[in-house]
Amino acid sequence: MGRGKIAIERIENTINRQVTFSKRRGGLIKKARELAILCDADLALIVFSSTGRLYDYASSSGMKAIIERYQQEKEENRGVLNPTSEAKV
Amino acid sequence: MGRGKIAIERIENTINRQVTFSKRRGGLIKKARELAILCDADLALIVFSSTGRLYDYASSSGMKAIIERYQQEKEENRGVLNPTSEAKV
DNA sequence: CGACCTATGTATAAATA
DNA sequence: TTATTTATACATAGGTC
Repeated sequence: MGRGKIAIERIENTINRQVTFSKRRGGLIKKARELAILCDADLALIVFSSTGRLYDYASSSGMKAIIERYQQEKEENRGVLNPTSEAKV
Repeated sequence: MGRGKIAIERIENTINRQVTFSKRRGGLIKKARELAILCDADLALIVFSSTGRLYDYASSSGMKAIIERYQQEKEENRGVLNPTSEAKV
């Protein structure tokens, strides 16, 4: 997008990389929020920039609850090859 | 986008909501992956659909490591009002 | 460094298969 | 219900301030 097309590979220029990070981070969080609202999904996003700063977003139930739900889900599916039994719609 | 414009609010039609969820989930994960690669960011995304299915993405260091890093960061910042001391660039 | 400006590349809403 | 098509809305690369 934008004035030119770019390849999906690490941006070597530091300034450029940080500018792109700021722009895309905003876009990603916006999309995450939209998905949560439009589709009634429960989601969490954690982002650490290459300089170590943390940015995050979590839908209404909250980051802590989502992480716990994730861990619980992983725990339950341990050893399950086809976890599409009853949840698939 | 698409043929028509939509408001960012819960999509009431179930079929529509699930179709939109599938499309946007894919788009969001793609954007997350691009951000991680382009900007050398470390990120994790956890998504639970309204039907309870789990989808996730984590950059190279892995979900577990990112969640731990997140919790550690939150722990360190407990009580810190302006955590932009040395990390801010 | 963030805010704003556009030309252009992408994502995606609806329709269709 | 999932895949493809197509018209549009949106995201964003590169620039400017």
